[in-house]
Amino acid sequence: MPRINPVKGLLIGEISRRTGVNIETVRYYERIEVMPRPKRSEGGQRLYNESQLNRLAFIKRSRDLGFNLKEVRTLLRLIDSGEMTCSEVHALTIEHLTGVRNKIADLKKLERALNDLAAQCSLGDVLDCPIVETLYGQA
Amino acid sequence: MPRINPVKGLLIGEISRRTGVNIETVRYYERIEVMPRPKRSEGGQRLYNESQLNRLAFIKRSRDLGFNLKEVRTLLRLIDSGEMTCSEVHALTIEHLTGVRNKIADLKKLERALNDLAAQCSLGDVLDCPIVETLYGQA
DNA sequence: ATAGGACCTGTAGCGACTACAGGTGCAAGT
DNA sequence: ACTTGCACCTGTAGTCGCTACAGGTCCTAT
Repeated sequence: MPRINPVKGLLIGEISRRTGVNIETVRYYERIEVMPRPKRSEGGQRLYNESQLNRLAFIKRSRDLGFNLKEVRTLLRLIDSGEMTCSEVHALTIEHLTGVRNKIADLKKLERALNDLAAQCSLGDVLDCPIVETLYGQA
Repeated sequence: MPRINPVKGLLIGEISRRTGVNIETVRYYERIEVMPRPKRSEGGQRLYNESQLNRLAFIKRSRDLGFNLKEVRTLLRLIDSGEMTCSEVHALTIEHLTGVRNKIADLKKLERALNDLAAQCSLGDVLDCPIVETLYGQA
């Protein structure tokens, strides 16, 4: 049951396993043209090469770092074009980092608000709850 | 042009303005049965009362605190049933707070990773970039 | 009477997948 | 040779929480 045929290439299950990207997602990436259409076996099964495997790994790592697919596309376009410069990639990374920092700040505000709300609570089997009162009050 | 007819009720534009919930979203909430179907004017326009306005404000505040609609539904069910206890509401709040804290922790990891990545960068007009190399490496 | 806003319904789109249904490829065991 | 059974295939629909139309009606002011 070798999923790896060294002559013909890697089956989708194998690159899925190696990268940690769900099989359905790999096919989805192909459909939205983030991954190229790989060659096929005689029976019609996808056969990937090492370079395509690396590309998928790149996408996965970028997604794990929170880059959205549009950003990933931009990075890939830069790489594919051969005209990528380090400062362009750096700029994109910093921009994304700023976004992440903003999200953290927002969530911290949320955390405090929820914490304050929870602290008001009597915790009893009471039908009347300060949390609900706070949220349900006059508009 | 009174959007508020004190006898008949509030038009959708008015409760939208007062709560900060988009008109389309108010209708969406009705469709998914988070908001009740309000009575209608003879011409078929929605007429809301104060209690419905408060309900919408509650939903909005809960959403702003990051509760998803399923959680909001749970809260509303508790409130509507008349069998809500303070400790139940508290539990839901704490559960959500935990979720928020986990998200913050995840984002902080991300922040560090992105920061490290960016720090490797030479920033030059170089075609070869440590960020890309890190991301594109062997799977 | 008409203008022009605010409202109405119904449907489709977003992002990033995920989950089917219903079929085929392919290797191993008998 | 045949069958089992998993891995693969295509295509479509569902998820969440909206948002954005298109193409129409209501209502008030002038």
